[in-house]
Amino acid sequence: MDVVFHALSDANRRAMIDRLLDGPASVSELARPLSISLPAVVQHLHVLEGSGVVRSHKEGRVRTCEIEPLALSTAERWISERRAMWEERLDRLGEFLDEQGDERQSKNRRPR
Amino acid sequence: MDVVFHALSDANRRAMIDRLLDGPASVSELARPLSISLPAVVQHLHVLEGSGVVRSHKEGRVRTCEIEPLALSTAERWISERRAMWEERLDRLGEFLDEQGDERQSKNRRPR
DNA sequence: CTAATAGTTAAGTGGATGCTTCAGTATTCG
DNA sequence: CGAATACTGAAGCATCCACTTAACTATTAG
Repeated sequence: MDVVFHALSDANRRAMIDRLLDGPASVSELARPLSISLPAVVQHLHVLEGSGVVRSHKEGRVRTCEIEPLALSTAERWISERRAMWEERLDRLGEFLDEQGDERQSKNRRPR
Repeated sequence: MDVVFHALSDANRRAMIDRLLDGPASVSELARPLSISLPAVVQHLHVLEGSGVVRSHKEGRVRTCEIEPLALSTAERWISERRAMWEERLDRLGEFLDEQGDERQSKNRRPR
């Protein structure tokens, strides 16, 4: 989990992911739009592969990279579970406040 | 965006978030289940607040922290957009392969 | 007032990160 | 073959990160 969020926490790596969403790419294709050196791109690639977000294989002298969306969905699930909990909590809070409101109302209702 | 994913990339910080999903908590309450020093917790809290995921205010000598789920949903949106793109891409690829399959099939179909 | 509680600040440390440059190694083209 | 291409590895460097300890400032309780 740590590694996935860490992988997503860098703008260059997110740009690489975005590029790969259009289809597989070589290392140099990934590097082209970025303003960093090729070795730096390779290092980012290591991070992405280490997190499981990207997969790559080498054929001849070119390494082709592509997305492995399972890791992404793991991260997505973590967040959305938390959001769901939060919303549930808000619901419970709402019910509680409603009940309180009712009680206060009946308390305030002057007993005939 | 960087800061949100970075905030989520640490297990202690995610534990703090999980604790806060049960309701507001003081700094020491956040620290109790963690095996790190209080100042370390405060530093994590700074990171969480800097990312917008957590909000806090001090009353007397106790600082109360609570979740601010907007930042979380920002991160969730980033990921789910990418997953959606990926699925769309898979669909397009599927269509393409279907077409290819049709063509090959009609090619192979012996002209009477 | 004194002591306990809750948190804050500051300084330091070891290790990771992101980046560079330079020097390789394969692979493919002419 | 020699030259261009596509990476890969290693070293170095500044900065950041997570964490610590120690000293400090409120605030509240006895």
